[in-house]
Amino acid sequence: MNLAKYKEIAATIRKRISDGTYPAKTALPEQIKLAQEFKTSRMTIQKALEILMFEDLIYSKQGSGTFIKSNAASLSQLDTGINQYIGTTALFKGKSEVRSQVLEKKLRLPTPDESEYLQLDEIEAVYDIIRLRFLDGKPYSIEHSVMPAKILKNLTKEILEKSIYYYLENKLGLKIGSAYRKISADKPNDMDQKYLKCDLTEPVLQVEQTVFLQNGIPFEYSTTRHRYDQGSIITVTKGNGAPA
Amino acid sequence: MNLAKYKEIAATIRKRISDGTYPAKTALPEQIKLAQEFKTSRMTIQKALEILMFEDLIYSKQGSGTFIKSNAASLSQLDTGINQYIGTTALFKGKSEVRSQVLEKKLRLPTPDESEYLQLDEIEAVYDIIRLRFLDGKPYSIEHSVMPAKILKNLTKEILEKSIYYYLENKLGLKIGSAYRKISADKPNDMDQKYLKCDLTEPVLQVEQTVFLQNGIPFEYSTTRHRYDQGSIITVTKGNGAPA
DNA sequence: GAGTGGTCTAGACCACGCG
DNA sequence: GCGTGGTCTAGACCACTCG
Repeated sequence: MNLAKYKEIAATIRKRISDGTYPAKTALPEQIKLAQEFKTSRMTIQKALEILMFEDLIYSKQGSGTFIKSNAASLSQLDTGINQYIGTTALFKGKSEVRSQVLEKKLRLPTPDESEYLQLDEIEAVYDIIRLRFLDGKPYSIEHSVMPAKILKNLTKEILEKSIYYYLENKLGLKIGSAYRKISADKPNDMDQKYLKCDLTEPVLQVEQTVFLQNGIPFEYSTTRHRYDQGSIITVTKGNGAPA
Repeated sequence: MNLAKYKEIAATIRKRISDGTYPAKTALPEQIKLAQEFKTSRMTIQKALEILMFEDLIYSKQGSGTFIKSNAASLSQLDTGINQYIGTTALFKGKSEVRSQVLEKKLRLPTPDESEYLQLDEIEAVYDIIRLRFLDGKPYSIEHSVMPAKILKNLTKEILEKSIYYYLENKLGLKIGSAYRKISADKPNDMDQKYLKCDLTEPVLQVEQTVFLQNGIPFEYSTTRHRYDQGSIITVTKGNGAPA
């Protein structure tokens, strides 16, 4: 038993929701009953339920009970967490072949904007990288990344052709935290027309993002432009259960 | 004292982070010390810290300590919660004048796709609504919404010209839960050209979404198309602190 | 008023990171 | 080994909803 008790209880209840033992729109057994069944205290049951609330499977109303959401069964099938990065390689994993061509890789000093976004001094060098991404041999996006050299030491062409995210997490032992993104549509510019083969009526989907490590230090500011017919961004937004 | 103790403690610590009493990248006092200072138990301190972790202001490493993220000070200024709906009226509140023109409002039966997205029987009517949105008098988006009539009873033109979300929360007493969105870029179609005044080279940013109430029942399936130069979508994605 | 979830306590032991 | 956060207990009282 390597997992904490409350996590195991959450997993058990999650399973009962997905297999219909606890049907949608009905109330869960009361916390005291659950505590008795799992031979534990009510606080531990509450920690378990908290996980499922975070996963959006249940919600509780003080004075009334804890209820299973009507979309719970389908949500509980989603194996991955809510969060996805657009680290493109991971998203298409197993489905298609993804390849990257490095169009540019240089070291330079940051612009004022970049040093603000990346929390850098003006004397700290950044990598300036432009990559063209191919899905099954066809170009689908151009990614322009700026990353602090002090974090991404010894960035090689081989790494860039595979996945920077994989390198960060598995080789440097750094963990990705959160990301801030701005998504917009735009007319194709010269590079889009040249590399993504967009004509003037074919727009691009632009994702401008700053990605942070778990400790809150930014490690990437990038702008990615996708062909309009090659992909979309999917987001799941949880409501804030908090009262007004 | 209407707020729970752990929430007050969280607010106090949040304030100390934003005003620099606890500087970024340093460790917080240990949980025991905080428990002594606030004259409470360690579990209560942990509930307070949990809130700040959820807000991405701090992170903790077992055996080591609890640390303030380097981007914490700026994040703590954001007063709103992480979650925003594209309920357009709320987003522009106070900044500009938003107006809606109802292009269409009718009751009909759902298509097979819609009855799946909205979890409806094929005999349950839906409202089919098309609204054109104006910002300071200029059209910026077309919103096509499909909503179950059994939830949105007596939907009037007046409500549609203001905010459906406001009506739901304040008049019907329903709470919005989560939303699922797909964001993409597209060429302008006939309606975009007519109402948003897009020419053939001016793309649209499309947001297709299903919005759920707090109990998990879907109440809106909509497709909104924005002029490419009138707005973008901003998302903040939290990392999953969970181990691999 | 009865029954539910929400909060809180004052301890205990365990797991991990680090020197 | 020491100090940290992580988990857990067995209670207690409060706040809310509902019939």
